[in-house]
Amino acid sequence: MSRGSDISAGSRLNYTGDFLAGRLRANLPEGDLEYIESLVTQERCLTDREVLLRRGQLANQSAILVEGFMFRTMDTCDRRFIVGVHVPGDFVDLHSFALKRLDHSLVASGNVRVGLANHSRLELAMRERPSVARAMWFATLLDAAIHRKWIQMLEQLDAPQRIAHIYCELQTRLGVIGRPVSRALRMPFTQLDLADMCGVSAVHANRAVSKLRETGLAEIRRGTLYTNDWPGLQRYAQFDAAYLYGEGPLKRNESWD
Amino acid sequence: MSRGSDISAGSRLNYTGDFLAGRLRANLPEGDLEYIESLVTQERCLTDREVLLRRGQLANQSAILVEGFMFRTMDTCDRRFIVGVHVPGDFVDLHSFALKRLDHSLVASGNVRVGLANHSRLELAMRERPSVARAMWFATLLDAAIHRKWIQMLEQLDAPQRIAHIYCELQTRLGVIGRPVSRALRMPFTQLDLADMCGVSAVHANRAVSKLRETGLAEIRRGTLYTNDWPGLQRYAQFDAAYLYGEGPLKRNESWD
DNA sequence: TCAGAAAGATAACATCGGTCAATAGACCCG
DNA sequence: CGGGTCTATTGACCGATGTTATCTTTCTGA
Repeated sequence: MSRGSDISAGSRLNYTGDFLAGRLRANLPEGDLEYIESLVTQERCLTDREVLLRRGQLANQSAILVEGFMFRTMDTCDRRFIVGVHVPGDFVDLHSFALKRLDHSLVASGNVRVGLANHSRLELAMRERPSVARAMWFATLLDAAIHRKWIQMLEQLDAPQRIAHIYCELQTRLGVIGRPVSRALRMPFTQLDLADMCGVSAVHANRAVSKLRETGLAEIRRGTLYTNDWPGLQRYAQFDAAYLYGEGPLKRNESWD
Repeated sequence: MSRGSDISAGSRLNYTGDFLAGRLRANLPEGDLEYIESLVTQERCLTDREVLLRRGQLANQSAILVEGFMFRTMDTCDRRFIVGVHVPGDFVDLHSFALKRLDHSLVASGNVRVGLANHSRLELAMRERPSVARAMWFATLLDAAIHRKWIQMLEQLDAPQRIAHIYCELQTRLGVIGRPVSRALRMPFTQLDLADMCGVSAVHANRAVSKLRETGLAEIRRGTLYTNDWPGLQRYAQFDAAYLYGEGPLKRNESWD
């Protein structure tokens, strides 16, 4: 089963503030970012495919993704489905705090570092700082908005477009937390991961990757996406960043005004 | 454009408490249900396909669905996609309070009655009653869980199974708010609505409905689903109610323990 | 009661995507 | 260095789904 976990405890962890709670930053009053950071009293490292929290497990702490990427997965006997991807700065299992048991599992994609906050401290934090409670609610709302976009994506797009859309979304979300846009978007995904995100077979994911390569818009090699034409790729995927409510460094996209 | 709206204002509206805030009930401390009801100071009726709130619009009040059904839709130039369905008791646009602008539209399916609460009052309510703020956060988390299940459904199931799953989910959600389970599940959906929920063409939705009829599990006529075999239909759709966190009259499904 | 509109049903054909099988390349470990 | 495993690739075949068109049924309003 999952191995390689590494828990290092410290009463005070030192974050830069650059990406921790990245998606919350713009909505936080003065001092709240530091306050949220102070809730994180432990760190844990995971390796590729290691499970942070399994569906149905009880949790007494919640995790914020500090470095790396994670999947939300729902599994059946013979297949895994990825229903969401997370980038640094995301609270990945905040709902384990309110719902007690998760309806899905949280799995590392590549090497990952998370910060952990005890539920008892979160409980206290939400009571004594309404603005923090609000920020967490906002994070949940943004997750829901991303979920809705995935639903539309699955309803509307074919496999190559879905893959393009996923990379466009990740590129934008990484931009929000301050990662520079470059020609190469480095992701630890296999084609099977892409297949499980798109709801297609591994063989068809390979066909989709090939088709993207043929169009000349993007080339995906071992998870890393190379492109010289981000605008073209976004058009191809019918990607519109408005649903990400681009707080942070990214300009709010007012395309629906 | 949308017509037929009907705003009737009253300083005190009389709800039975049976279905209003239905999904919140089990998590509310004594008196909070009445408190939430007191936030609703207006009612509005909508007719089939009337838009309550359009993507991108600013809102200064939020709606709770009192009677009827509503869709969350995302539209492109030539097609509509339904990314969620709501039943009585659901806050349908609570996020317009926190996010200001919605990423999607809210549309009535059949005749609908909603209660309206001013954002200024909600703001006050969340500050003075943390338990109410918590309940609203919980409602958002449940929405997100339903969204995730839709993502998995779209990734995993074919069209007939998707339709079966949607009806199973609605049957369960109506059970949670106290609607009796009967042989017929009456819904104001057209086959085009089903197509837009499943991400398939109208023609294929018709094929899927035909296939369900052939299997003998269910018959759908003008939106109403008739079945004598709910367990069989749930197996066919691979439906497991656990993700709905069945508070309320419905027993919590502990199937993942 | 009738006519028009909306919803549903059906058929023919094309494309998308699943499955199976075989192969090649990349990486890991001894 | 060599074998084993994971990942990527490709081809053949088949079922699922999209598109277009036509037709029937049902609803609705004059």
